Amino acid sequence: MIVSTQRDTALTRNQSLVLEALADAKGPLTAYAILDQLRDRGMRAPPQVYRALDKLVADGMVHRLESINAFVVCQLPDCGSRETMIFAICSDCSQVTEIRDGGVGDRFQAVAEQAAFSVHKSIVELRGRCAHCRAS
Amino acid sequence: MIVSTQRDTALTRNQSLVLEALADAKGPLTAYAILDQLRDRGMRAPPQVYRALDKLVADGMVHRLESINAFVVCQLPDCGSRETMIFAICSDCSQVTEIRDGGVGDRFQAVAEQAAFSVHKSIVELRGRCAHCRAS
DNA sequence: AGGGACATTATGTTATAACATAACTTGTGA
DNA sequence: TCACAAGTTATGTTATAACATAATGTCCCT
Repeated sequence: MIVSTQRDTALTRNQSLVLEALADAKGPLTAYAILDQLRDRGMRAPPQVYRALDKLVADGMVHRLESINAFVVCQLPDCGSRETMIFAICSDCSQVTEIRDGGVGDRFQAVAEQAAFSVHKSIVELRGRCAHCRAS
Repeated sequence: MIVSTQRDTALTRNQSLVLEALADAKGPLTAYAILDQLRDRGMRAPPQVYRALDKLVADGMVHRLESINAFVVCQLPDCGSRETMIFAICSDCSQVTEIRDGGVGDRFQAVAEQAAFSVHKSIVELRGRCAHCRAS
């Protein structure tokens, strides 16, 4: 159930700044971390950041990680926001790997159907350790 | 009124109060909602609630719903906290259905292995509508 | 045994950190 | 002038740090 996604409108200045901050970051950032980074480029208050994030998330360019209240730039091409994605979040370094897996979405549908539940959005976040942190 | 647990020591007074509040609730409650409910029984401040919740969650008697910052009493028997559970959260009435599905956990393991990621805990929350809300 | 010293655990309390949005104002371009 | 993006102020909501006190257990000494 891929619902597409990328709106055609250009990004506003704030949206571009926020997206850039997330793209430059090594891992996920909280809204307030983004705000701090962008203060010297004119960002002054939380609503500005949250509004930009709303748009970027709606367009699927950024994902919100519910379990850590943070945001990460989308790592995969053609990532509609409604698709089932798996986020593997390293508990040590907090880096995130984004995984697309249709099978999981199908399984959710099946399981939900048993419970007479209709799924609109799936949140899947795996906490653990990435290869790099396990090695060190 | 001590409610016995899977494996652990009896609950303290605060833990019992919090568990009782969640068990009586129709759906998930936030920590502050619990606090409000229990003020007249001696609960005064957030840390008391959060500490009780920490213990109940650690013992698997209560689950935290990351995507709505709320807590719900465990609905299934023998629910070890480390097992992969799926929570179906109705966007209309906020009621939660807890689903155990080993297949999903296996799939996560397989998928994570591809990414050289070792999973310690899975968070799966489905947002959608329950049968009752769809019917009405 | 009984009592004191100490450790441990639970609780209470204050304050504040961290995350998010409501509500209103101002600017700007079609 | 209308609509909408952006700015601004204030506030709401969620969570924890830091410190103080109470309750309980346990060990040792006499």
